[in-house]
Amino acid sequence: MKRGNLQVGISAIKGFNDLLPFESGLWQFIEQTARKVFSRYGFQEIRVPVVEKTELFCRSIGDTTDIVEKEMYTFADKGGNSLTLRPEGTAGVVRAFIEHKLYALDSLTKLCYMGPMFRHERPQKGRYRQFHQIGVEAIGSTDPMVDAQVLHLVSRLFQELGLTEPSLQINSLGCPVCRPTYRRALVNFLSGCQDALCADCRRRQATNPLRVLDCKVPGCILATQGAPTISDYLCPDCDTHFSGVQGYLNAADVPYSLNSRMVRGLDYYTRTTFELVTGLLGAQSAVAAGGRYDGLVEQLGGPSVPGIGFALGVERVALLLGDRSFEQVPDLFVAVMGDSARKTGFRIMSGLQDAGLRVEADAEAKSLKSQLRRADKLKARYSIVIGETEIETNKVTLKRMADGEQELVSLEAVELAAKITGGSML
RNA sequence: GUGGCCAUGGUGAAGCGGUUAACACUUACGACUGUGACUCGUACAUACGAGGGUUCGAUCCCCUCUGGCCACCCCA
Repeated sequence: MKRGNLQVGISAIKGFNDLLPFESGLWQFIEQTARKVFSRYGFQEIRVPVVEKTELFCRSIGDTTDIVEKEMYTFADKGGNSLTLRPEGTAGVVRAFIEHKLYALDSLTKLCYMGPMFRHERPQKGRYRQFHQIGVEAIGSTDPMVDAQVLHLVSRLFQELGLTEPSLQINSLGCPVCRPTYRRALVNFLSGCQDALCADCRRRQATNPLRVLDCKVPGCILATQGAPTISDYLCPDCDTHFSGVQGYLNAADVPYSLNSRMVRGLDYYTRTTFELVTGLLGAQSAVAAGGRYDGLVEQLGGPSVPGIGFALGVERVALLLGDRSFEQVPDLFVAVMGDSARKTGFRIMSGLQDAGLRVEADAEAKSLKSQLRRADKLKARYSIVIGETEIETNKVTLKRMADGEQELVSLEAVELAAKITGGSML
């Protein structure tokens, strides 16, 4: 089947990928590690729809963000409602939190989720139109300890994934009280050095001035060297909160660095924001990111409840983890010769599978050689050959594939299982 | 949405305006008719992304389209 030739076959759409058998083990490792770590912190899984009313995302993410303006998969359903494929996870989780009044159950709700997100962007390394996020949301408290707990969790999760390279960077974006002041100061500063800025940044100056601090153009980095820093403009509450977070991080030896130029793309972020950044993924440096969203729940029609969360990009983590192999090899391969042996072999195989062993056989009646060749290819730990002799004597040779050592054992599932799992062979 | 690079079999890849599209791997079968790995043999692209053009002739030249990769914007 050739791609791009509709007459020959249909291919997946741009930016939508298949996860093939030889890579799914890696994803399962990521997901299992996340579940394991999350449960230690008391986060429970929530599963929300992949499609929501468009309005939910407009109101949460922000009408003027790139995500809402040009990246959403939006369509009308048959009833004329405007729906969209979720571009991120927090909005839907918060919607469910409000809709089911989870705030009435506990003062702090800790949720986690994993699943596909959709953004109509041009695909590139580490960026796809359907991508997957694993995230958590802790809703109900402004206490800096909650921030620190989420950050500790993130840091721990990456450790357990075996990734030490991505480094944790944190910042505080302030709140609706102090951010406007800072923004004004920044705009003021930028208008003084307009000529030194790139075209994009001159545009950003009006649309999203904080973004200028994040520009990669050397001229802009130089020009904004003396720009006002958000930390100098935090109101007393935000300042106390941010130093509180750092105090907890220090107390628990969570490694991090301050990045006062870090900006987040979604409108709902307040105060603590953070990213796990890496230099190994080309332009996609953020492997995980998140922050506090103290006004979001109320903004979406819920009670005035603060929250904080983060999400990691599964594809990006998978890229960092690389070619690590997670293949599952069979414990035993059953080769057979002759029709009656096929039945016996099937009986043995089934019995061992019932006992919890991974057992393979060749589905087709092939030569013994090709059956064993398959055993080798599958990297089976042991193999047996069942023929007339074995059936007559009720004994079979159990062969350890790694070194060819053999032992005669009785042709019964229980005995074979004991030999294989016990590892007591020879 | 914008830009750069690219497009040969299941995979990695050579190749030249003109009838064998190299090599390697993978896969299948066999040499070993009751024992895998090593070795050896055989088989596997009417076909070089699609469409059009130039030419006596194009996989190799030109155009369009489609697709891929990477980057910008933005983001996990």
